Order: sequence, then structure tokens, then C-alpha cells
Amino acid sequence: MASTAMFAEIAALAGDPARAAMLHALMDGRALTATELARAAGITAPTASGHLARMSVAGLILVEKQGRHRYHRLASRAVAQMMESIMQVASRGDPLRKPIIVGPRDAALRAARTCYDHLAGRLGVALTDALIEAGHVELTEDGGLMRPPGLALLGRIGIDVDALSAHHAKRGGRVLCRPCLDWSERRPHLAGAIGAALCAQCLASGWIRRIEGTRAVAVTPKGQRELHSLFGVDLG
Amino acid sequence: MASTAMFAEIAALAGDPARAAMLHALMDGRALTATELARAAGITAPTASGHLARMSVAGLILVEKQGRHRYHRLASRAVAQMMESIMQVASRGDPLRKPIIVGPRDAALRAARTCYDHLAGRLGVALTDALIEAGHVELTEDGGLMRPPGLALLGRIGIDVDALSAHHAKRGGRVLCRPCLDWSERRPHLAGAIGAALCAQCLASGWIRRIEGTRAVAVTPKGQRELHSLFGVDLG
DNA sequence: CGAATCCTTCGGTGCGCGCCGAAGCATGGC
DNA sequence: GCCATGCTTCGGCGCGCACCGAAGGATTCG
Repeated sequence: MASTAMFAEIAALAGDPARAAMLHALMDGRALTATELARAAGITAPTASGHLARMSVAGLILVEKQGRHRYHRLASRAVAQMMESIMQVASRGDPLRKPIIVGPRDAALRAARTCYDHLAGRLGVALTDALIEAGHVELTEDGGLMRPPGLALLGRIGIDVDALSAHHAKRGGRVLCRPCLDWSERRPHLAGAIGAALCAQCLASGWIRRIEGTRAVAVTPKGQRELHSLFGVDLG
Repeated sequence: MASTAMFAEIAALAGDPARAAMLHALMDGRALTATELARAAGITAPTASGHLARMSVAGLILVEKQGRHRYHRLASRAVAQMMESIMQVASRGDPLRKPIIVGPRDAALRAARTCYDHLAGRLGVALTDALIEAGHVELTEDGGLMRPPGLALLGRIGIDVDALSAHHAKRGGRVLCRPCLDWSERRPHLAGAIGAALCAQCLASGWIRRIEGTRAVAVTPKGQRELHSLFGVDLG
């Protein structure tokens, strides 16, 4: 069957350490230049160029040239979701790796980071737990569901709920979403359209800000206050 | 970061054509012997043995020795879901390949097949469409939701609905499920716990039967009658 | 127009690993 | 006990590809 060859090609592209590092660097959803990606993967520019060209023709990434820079980003949510699912298998096979102290960069990553378009890490899990606790959202391994009070809350912080539900099943005010198993916390957090909207709003409101050169984000003082008063989130 | 290496290792394992073929052969959820898998991949037994050993230690497959046979199967739903997501990316990058006539084996696959634990192909999509049409289920790209009438219908054909919802969010009779984008039909079909239960029941009731040596299934005459009268499914 | 930056294409090197055939252990049947 | 079957380990071959350095477009800046 021809589709098996295509499958193997995609998986093989993701299976090279250098390319995997580049894809991981793109998992925050932003577009990076070739040199930035080369540095992230620890290889020289020529090597990175070849990798990026191959991933581009395979449809894993999109390239946009802007002046003398070429910005690369993940081609689609499908690619991000593929990476999530591979990470999930990879972390499971990993026999409970010792929770070593791994330097401040990893500490920040574990505390709060973006997972393509939504929040992960302790922040993502805590926020999700708070929403579940309040009965605003239901999550299973198969899917998720946001109930009317939760949608009202989202509307109150400035999220266009109608736009959210335009392309998502909405009957009786509910909107479906998706769980994403957290790599560091081993617990599900909120993904899908709702997770993406929530993350975008947190950034837009200045509740969190990106940390340069990594997928980690930092919760601002204002963010701590608002997340606590609105959602009851308390970050240890 | 160490997790990147683990990620690349898993993806690389799936990225070899021979291993990919073996994993695909296991996507029907059953356990196969090493020789069967070697034949499926078109390689000799020694080569297959090495591949299987590597995939086993990596946690992609589980091995169970039974007499002089060693049965291999996918290690978890997470692995199956990983493969689904890779297939999705692979079929998308594929620039609308010409729908060649590809022999009877592929024709059967397109008509009806299993996708690890649920139904896919024209049958899977038609069944899903019928359930959506009747208002029994709602599906989006992020998740799915089965409504009380749908659950009642499942109960009527012998599915233990209580067991289904035991580990799945159930409030007001709804149960969450998961969509799976179909490789051949390019449309979503029902997956998750509900999709798995439905597939199992179709097999148990003799509505469909497996076709030897492939993931394809055939709809029995009895199955055609029942699927039509219960769900309104009409297979062209 | 240079000069600097970003990125690519081009050769050439070397390691990795996928592959097989032959031989070595198991297990089951007779 | 013997042979047959299923699977593994071992040794060796060869292709593929990741990698780099050097050189060549492309684009912006002074």
C-alpha cells in the first residue's frame, strides 16, 4: 500500500534528532528563522537548510520569506497534534525518569509553557483542574465539554464565545474541546479551540508573557491576581 | 532537553518502512506472530526479529510468548492514536493523489476496515453520518458527544452503556467520544470508547467479519439489514 | 556601489543501520 | 529420542544520509 510509504516518510522526518529539535522549537506556535532553528538543533546553517527544505516539501512546516529572513512555522494543527501524540508515547515508554533538578530553564518549562497553541505545565494543569472543580468543564481521555457557566466566564474575560462555537458543536450552550496529556505533569490539560482561545487571551491580557528563546511562559503579578480571583487558581 | 531524544527515537522507530508496515499490520488490534509480521513487511525473519525487539523495549509493542509462537500487538491506545495522527499528516501532505484503481484488496479496505479498535472506511463514515443525522451524536475536530437517544440505541443492541460511561464524563446521559479523520474518505468517523464498543458489538453480532490477512472487514447480509433498520445506513 | 547578513547549493567524508545467510536455542509433535 | 517449526543471535556487506566547509545567490544597509 502506498500510504505506508508516506507514513514512514513523515515519521522518519520527525525521527531525526536535529529535525526533532527544530520541530520542538516550533511547538510554541511562532515562526522562527533558519539560523535560530539551526542553533536550537545544534547544527550548522547548511545542514539545517537541508532539513528545513525536506520538511517543507513534506508539508510539516510552512516557510514565509520576509526580506532576507525566512520564517518557518508548523504547517498545521495536525502536525502539532501528531507531535503531541508522539511525545505522549515517548514519555510513557520512559520508565519514570528520575525527576532530576535540570536547571532553571527546565524548571520554568515545567512551571508554565505553551503547547503549540494552548497552555501546559503546572499552570495549564492547575487551570484545567480549577475549571473542572468548578463544574465548568468535563474532560475524559476521549474529549472534553465546556458547560454554559464556563462559557459565560470566558465571555466575561473577553473571549468571543460565539466565534468559538461557530465551527464547534454547540447545543444548549456547550462547546466541545480536547484534552492533551501533559508531558511533565502526566495529567490532562485543556487543548482544542477553547484551550487556544484561553491561552491567547492570557497573553493578550498580560497575565502571562513569553520567556525569550523557549516555550516557557511567566505568570505576571497581574496574572496571578486575576487567575486566582476568576478561576481560583493558586500556583505553588 | 532529554525528552527530545526520546521523541526522536520513537518517531525514528515508526519511520522505517519495514517497521511502519509491521505497525500498520497491527493496527487492527490483534496480535500477530513474528513471521506473519515479517511477511507483511516483506523482510526475512532475522531482520523482523531485530525490529520487533527494538520496538518492544521502546514500548511500542507488547510481546506475549505462547508455546513456540511469540504474539506481538500494539502496546497501548496511545500508540494507535500516535499512528492515526501521523497518518493524518501523511495523507494531508499527499497532494490529492489520484484515486487509482488499486486492486480488490484496497477496494475492500476503502469499503470497510478497522482502525485499531473502531470502524473506518466508507462503513465507518456512513455509520457516523447516520448517527449525526439522527441527532444521536455531535462531532467536531476537537471532540465528540453522544446524546441520550444515541446511548439508548446502543443499549438496545447490547452495549453496556453504564460500563462505557463509568470512566467517561456522563452527566445527563451524555458520554464523550473522539473523532478520527479517515485516511481514505477524508472525513471524520467515530472513535474513542464509543467507537470501540460499537465495532466490538458489530463483530460480536456477526454484522461484520474480518477478512483474513488484512484490516478490511466485510458487512454480512444480516449486518446490512440491521445497520439499515437500526441506523438507516445504506452502503452504496 | 560595496559590505554585511541570511540562506542556499555543492562536494566529500564517515558513521549508522537495514538487510541477509548461516548457525544456534527453544518448543512441540511423533 | 528424533525431526520440524518458530525465533533469535552473529558476522559482514552496502546503501543512505546527516554533517561540515567552502563557495555562490539574495536582500538590506550604508
